[in-house]
Amino acid sequence: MADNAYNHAKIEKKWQQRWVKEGTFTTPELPGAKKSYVLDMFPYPSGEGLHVGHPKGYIATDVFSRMQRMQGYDVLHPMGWDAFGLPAENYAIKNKVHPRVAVEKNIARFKEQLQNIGFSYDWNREINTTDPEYYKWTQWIFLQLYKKGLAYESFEPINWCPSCQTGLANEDVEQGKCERCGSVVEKRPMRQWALKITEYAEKMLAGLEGLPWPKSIIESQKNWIGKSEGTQIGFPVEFKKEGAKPGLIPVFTTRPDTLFGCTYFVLSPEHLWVQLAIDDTHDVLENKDEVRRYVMQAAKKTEIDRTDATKEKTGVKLGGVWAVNPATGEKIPMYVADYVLAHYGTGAIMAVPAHDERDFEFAKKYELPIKNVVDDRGVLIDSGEFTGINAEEAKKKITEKFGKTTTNYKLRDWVFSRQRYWGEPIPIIHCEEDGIVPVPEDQLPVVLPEVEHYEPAGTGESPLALIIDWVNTTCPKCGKPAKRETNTMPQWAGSSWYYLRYIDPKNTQALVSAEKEKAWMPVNVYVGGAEHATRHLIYARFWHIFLYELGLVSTPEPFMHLENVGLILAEDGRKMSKRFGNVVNPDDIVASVGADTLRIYEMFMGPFNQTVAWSTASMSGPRKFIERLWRLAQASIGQEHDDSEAVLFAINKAIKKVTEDTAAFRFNTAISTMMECLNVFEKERIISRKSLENFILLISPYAPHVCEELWEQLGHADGISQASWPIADEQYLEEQNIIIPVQVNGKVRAEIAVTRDAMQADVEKMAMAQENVTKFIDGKEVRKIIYVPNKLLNIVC
RNA sequence: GCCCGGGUGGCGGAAUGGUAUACGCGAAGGACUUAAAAUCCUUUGCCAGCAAUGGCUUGCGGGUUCGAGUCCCGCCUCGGGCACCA
Repeated sequence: MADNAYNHAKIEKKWQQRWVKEGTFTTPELPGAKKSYVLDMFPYPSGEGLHVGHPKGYIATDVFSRMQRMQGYDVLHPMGWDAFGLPAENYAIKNKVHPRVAVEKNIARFKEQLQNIGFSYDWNREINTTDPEYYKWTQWIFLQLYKKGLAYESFEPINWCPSCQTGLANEDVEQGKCERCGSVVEKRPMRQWALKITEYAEKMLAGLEGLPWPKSIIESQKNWIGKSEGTQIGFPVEFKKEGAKPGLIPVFTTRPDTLFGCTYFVLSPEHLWVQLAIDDTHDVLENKDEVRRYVMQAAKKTEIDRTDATKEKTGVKLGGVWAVNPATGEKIPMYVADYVLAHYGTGAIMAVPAHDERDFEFAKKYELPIKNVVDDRGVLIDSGEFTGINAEEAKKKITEKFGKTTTNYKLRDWVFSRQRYWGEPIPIIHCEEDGIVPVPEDQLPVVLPEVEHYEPAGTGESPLALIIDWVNTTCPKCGKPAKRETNTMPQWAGSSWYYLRYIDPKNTQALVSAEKEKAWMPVNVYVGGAEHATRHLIYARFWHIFLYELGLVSTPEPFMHLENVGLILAEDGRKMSKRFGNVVNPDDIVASVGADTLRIYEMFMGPFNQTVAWSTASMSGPRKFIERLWRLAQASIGQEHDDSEAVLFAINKAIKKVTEDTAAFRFNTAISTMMECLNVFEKERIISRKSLENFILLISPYAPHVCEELWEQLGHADGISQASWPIADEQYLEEQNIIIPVQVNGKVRAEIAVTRDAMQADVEKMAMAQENVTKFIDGKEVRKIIYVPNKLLNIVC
């Protein structure tokens, strides 16, 4: 027996080596009749290595993949590295190494940590977004976007992180701060590349319908896209100054029914009309200097100050000019105020202080008239011909007469350039003669050049701008000297299509072979953190829909089923972080209790998508579970034994429940079912070979190493992953002798043993024979008896 | 403010409208041992009781139902997303 003690270190190493040697998890190029693409959001190989929270999602997909393979699926289950971007670059700068060197080292560490946990990844398909053979295609997709007019140079003020020294996309800003480093973001007018994601707002919204994703992610995306239907109404503008030509400024409103209550008009400081009115060539404003000062002040404010609703609203009245309420014909004052956002709607609003809190606040401060036009029943008052109509109806009628319906989105175009070194160079050449010229596709990839210093240039330009040899090139069109684009792409570029690369990782001729793409896509199950709801998952869907329209992919959506992995907190309830010194390294856990225990523990902690705190003490349960399985197997192997009814019921119930729960990502209940099953087995001391084999098969996706070992001990030459997944035998699932509760008025008073599908009359007779039942009925009239066959009996009196 | 998701023992949590507290951790007692570890057995929601048993209990207050953790209405509270978005 001593020789046969469970030695996790020895067993786990043995099987991990064998899987590699035998290529156990090599995926076929093309799947057979049943395919499944099971994908993890690939990690960012940071310098800190993995902590025990990272593998949770990977364990889940691994368990799922292993079960599906045994169920006869060809499973594509790959892993790779999202290695471009700021963290790698900042790490490299801090540690004074080249980002490439740092990334290589980090990847090696990550990979070793992952392999220690025994994942069934097909490492032949490993990808790395910083590999020129990979980012060649990232650049290629950019060129396709450019060709379709979806990539463009823009000069509008963008979010600028003063610490990271780069522009940021809207999605990279959280509450006015850089999502990476927490610095307060500034507005900076600068040249940049942007992608017209806004053109896909409607398609991305439509694609969400019926997608089997968590509700919260769908809601987040809808929120982010922020569709809002309303009305555009033009307001005439007139001047005091003789000879100045009147104009028309459109506003967007979702409350056209309140048009008669519009008592003033507001433009955002960035509004083109304002910008023109304060420039030197125009002379219509009586207080031009004052307005100019206000506009400049507003421009200096950070995004936080600009959008803080609690701050007192400010504005300046425009002198010598007024707007006309098209409904009432009244002249109303015009203001410039920074509570009106430039980038939403038309950047101008019709202010209705009676029915809008912000307008009300502003009107109070500047003593503007407040005119109520909708009463408390929602019926229009004081609104000319529309008086007496209810608001919903009035919205339509007023829109018909004074404006037109329009749709607005909160979504803004994707600022796609970064002024940093460690990213894909944007494949564009600037020629004095021909302007913007895309790099010809046969010249891709535009390789990131070697540099001495990869720190930001400090000028708001990428460090690539300093490499004169690289910047200077010739125009592909006219052959004259020209300059390369020196901005790089954001971190999200490479991850927006990586799932396609796994399908065809070595392809040098095309993004992905059409045959393979059609065979493997879409991703069947995609697992990752909920924090990607409005970044990666938005960008990837955008690119995918675009590629679908080009006919390069066969499905309109890339990811079918999506599961969010819940965070693992440290034992102290805080996030695991080097800073708090509370990080648990999976290597240590694997060394002390084994990968199988770690895997079962992480799946058993609680519902998969829920945040839970790590507990080293709680790992003893899963560890003991494996040891008990081991001992039961040692006792049972080689013995002849007939199982009791209880054992047959337990194992078949487990087969059914574990199969269902694993498929539905309810790993915690799958494991508790297996524990219950083992508890039943142990009462018998030994079990039949058949039941033992079924049980080992069931656990094998969760604890593959120990199950391989036991499978081998049972005399199987082939590995357990080649075995077939067990199917429950229904005949054992129907217990013949059942104990049901007897209730009196809904309270349990007794339990009686009945045979399966016993007649109600017989059950009633037995119930009435129970002293504790009659005691509670005594003296009362039985009014009703509810009998749920094989479940319960309830006597009402 | 708006939109999602939660609130169940000492702890993590389980429960198609049908015995609430499965499974695991922790704790207490016992067996084995010179002793410890490991293992095994027993107990473990709260209150009363020697016990049989009874009463109470799923954030709070109502409701529907023979029966509610689960469904409906109104609150409280925690977590997450969005937010001067007109």
